[in-house]
Amino acid sequence: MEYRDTLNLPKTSFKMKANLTQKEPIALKRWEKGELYKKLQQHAEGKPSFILHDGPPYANGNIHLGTAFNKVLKDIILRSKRMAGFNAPYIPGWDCHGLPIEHNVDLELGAKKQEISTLGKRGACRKYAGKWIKTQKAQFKRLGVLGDWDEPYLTMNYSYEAAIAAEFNKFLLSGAVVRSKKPVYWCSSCGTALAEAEVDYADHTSPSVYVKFPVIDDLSEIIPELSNKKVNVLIWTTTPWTLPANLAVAFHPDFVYAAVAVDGEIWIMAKELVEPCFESFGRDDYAVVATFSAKELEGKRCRHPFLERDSLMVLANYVTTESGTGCVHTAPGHGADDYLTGLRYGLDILSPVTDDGHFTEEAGKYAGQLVPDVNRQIADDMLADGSMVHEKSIHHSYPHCWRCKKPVMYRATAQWFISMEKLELREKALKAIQQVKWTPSWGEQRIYGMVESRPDWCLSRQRSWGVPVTVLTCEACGEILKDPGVCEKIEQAFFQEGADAWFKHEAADFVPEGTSCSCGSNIFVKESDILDVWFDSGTSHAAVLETREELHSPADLYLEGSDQHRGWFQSSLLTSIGTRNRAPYHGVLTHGYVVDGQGKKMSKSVGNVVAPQEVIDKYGAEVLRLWVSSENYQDDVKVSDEILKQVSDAYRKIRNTIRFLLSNIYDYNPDIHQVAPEHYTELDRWALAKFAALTDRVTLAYERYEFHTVYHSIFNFCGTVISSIYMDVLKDRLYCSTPDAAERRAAQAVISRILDGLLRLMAPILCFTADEAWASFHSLPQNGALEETISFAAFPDVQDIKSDKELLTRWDTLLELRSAVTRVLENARREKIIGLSLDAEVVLQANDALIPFLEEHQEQLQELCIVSSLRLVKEDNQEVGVQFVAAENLNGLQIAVQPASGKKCERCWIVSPSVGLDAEHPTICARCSAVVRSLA
RNA sequence: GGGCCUAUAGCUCAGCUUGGUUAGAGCGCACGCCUGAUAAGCGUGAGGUCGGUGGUUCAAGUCCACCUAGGCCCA
Repeated sequence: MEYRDTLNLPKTSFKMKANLTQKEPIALKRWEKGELYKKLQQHAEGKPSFILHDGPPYANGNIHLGTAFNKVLKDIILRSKRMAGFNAPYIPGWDCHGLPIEHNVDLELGAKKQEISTLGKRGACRKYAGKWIKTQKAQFKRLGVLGDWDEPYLTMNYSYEAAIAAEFNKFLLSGAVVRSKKPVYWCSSCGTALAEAEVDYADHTSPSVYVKFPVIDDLSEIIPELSNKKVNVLIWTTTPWTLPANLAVAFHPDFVYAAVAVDGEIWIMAKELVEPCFESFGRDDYAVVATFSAKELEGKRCRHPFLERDSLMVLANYVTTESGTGCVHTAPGHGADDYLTGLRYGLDILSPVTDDGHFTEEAGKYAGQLVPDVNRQIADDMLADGSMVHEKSIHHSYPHCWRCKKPVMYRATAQWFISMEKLELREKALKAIQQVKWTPSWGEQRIYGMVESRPDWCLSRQRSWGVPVTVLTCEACGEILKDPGVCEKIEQAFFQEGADAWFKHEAADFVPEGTSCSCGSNIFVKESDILDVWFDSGTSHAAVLETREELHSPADLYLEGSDQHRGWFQSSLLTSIGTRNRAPYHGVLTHGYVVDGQGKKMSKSVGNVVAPQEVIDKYGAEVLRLWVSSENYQDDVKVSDEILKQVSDAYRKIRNTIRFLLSNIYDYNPDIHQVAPEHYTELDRWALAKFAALTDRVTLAYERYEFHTVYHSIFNFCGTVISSIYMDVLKDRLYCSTPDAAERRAAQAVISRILDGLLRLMAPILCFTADEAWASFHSLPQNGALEETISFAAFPDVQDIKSDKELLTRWDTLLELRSAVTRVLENARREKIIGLSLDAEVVLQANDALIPFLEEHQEQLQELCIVSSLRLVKEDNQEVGVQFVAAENLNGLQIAVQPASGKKCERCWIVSPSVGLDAEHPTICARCSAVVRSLA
């Protein structure tokens, strides 16, 4: 007789090999066809809502691992919220406007870009963005991210563009929008502003001049050595033409400056640069008469070398000692650093240059002259009057226009700003920041500091692809038209035609009949700047949260990378505070960046970039998702082959555990086989208690968005509690009992319960596998009443399982005993005394303190150790021929292992003296022969 | 250069808030067992002095300072 056929061996159609790369696309298709997202939302109707608002990725290029990480994180949160009983809709979005897209379109257009109309260009950009949205959408869906992919929000949708204009108009009408000057790259030959990306750096020869600025305030109080001396500050510049716009000289607050006696007067310069400067001047007839800190100079004044104007001495820490004199000529209208310094010291943003590069009247006697040709004359003049002490020329890298290849300048032009102070935007924003829950908590400090010190928000971009700054100004007097009727017309036009309307229509089309400027004129000019794209995405709370029926504002959560403290978190906050006086979110969660295995950032040049597609192709999206969950994202998130390999191994372990559980309940039906929990063995109750603890830990971790805790808990539970202990021990009961034996059915009930719960707990992360396993589980006869797909299921309810503390601690001791025994078993195995642990008999010799506990648990210990026999011997009761080993960590216990007596049962492999007693079944033990008889 | 953050075994994470026995887990690795979870399963073992230095303390991975490396954002 083949006794193997009388066993209840595991059976399942759930495959060990996942074949994720092939099977995931099939599952995705099934979900899509079954309109899973839509049905989930219907299912969730009436439940409390949880709104996670999607930060729109930029519609340009393939997604990278960071984007994938972010989207998966969102998906895990949303799925876990749904299973926790929330209505959690997800409306993904895309950021569609802006320079990078326009830039790429320009590249594609090539020479044609010179001729193409603004509307033509905008059309090309729209198409370009659309193409990438399609690509990225497919890539996001491939990750298993569930959402309303058919109706995402796009910042280039007409309704969204109208909303942007409407939000801007609110700011405009409120008076918070101001026009002021700010320097940008300017090409005077093309007569246009240039973006950073439109500037090419090339070698250029510039003059290099050292110029004296006479100090007019008395410094002798600070530096006594200077009393009654003619004192000058010596500056250095390579753009003499910016000197007419000079308003300050900047010093480094931490540098030591020197007063140098030369030619009977004093020159002030950084001490460190005195020698190199004079060396390049070719002179050594000087002497340092004093040194001092520049902090003393702040606020003092010197005189412009050739204009009737003073120049303020200021401090700035971008001053370096790499070149020059350590005293930096500062023209707020002609440099980025200079501009910010100007703002700090309340200086004018002076920029006396016209669009085509000629000096204005403000440049005094140089009015009408062309920049930078005027350099020569300015230098000659200064040489003649002695204010210039040295001149040479230098070669350096200098920005050039990408179109005409000519050198560009930094020039201040009128632009639009949202004032941080005018309507107390800063103050209100800072207050609101403190009301928001920031995770990790340092996020609050970070954004607070940024908002506290940020300058006014410059909304203007001199580009084509975006939503225009919808301002009309009076042609006659230049007054800004602030009229609700005009705003409404603009918004309506945008709603119907998109922001293209601004470029299609004349200004007059937006002006209701009878509207005129206070000066009486009714001719208006359209602004040509477009809005900063951060304003686009920053108004998503208005364009999306407030307009989509399933959403509401403020959202419960915004979740993006930590760079967004300066980006979207802030732009959203400011637009919402400015118009609604509240933050658009209750909570903000941040994650770190994806870096390589060494913690270095990914870069093409280093070659350490991992593409999401690579991971999907090699391991499947499921493993990528598991990786996302495994990393503590509050810090940077590492990825490497080693890490992915590890996650993939973990996946296989989890999958196999699921499979093994599944394969052992194939014949279990609770309607027929129900066993009352009172009849569960202690081992069963222990497994359930462990499962209940797992559920508590995991659901709490989901609530706290600590998914790496979920990952570790589930993985450890599978590996230790289930695989190496519970199921390993259970095999005899499951395989060898009669199918209907109460203890077997009890085990199956517990397995079923644990499997059900385990699948639910892992479903938000392992959505593909949970779905697949659930299908197998659900198709078992007993589980017809469960939700058809796990996405509709809730997290397990373990209220009824007592977390029996007494049992758990007692079992901790039992498990300690078990590992002490396995250590000795291992020794016996090494010495070839046993192979299988079932070959062994374990003898425990214990002192009186231990004996009662051991006696009470003798059977359980034998079962737990999976040995054929386990005997107890008192300490003083020496046995002959038995080799005891002192148990590690357990005082008063000695353990011996020897071959079990009897023969090995052919059916259950237990070595038993009863083998051979049954004449009909001479090769099996008494228990087995009884089972076999009952089956016959 | 500035602001914020991070640094525990090869890897992923505990421990640090409330300083106090030989710093834990799992994986990986090595070795072994099993062949009735089998491109599986089980066991045993070797790995860290907690990024570095200095300090506070009777006592520090845990508190403080500085430094180094790395990340994000500025400059």
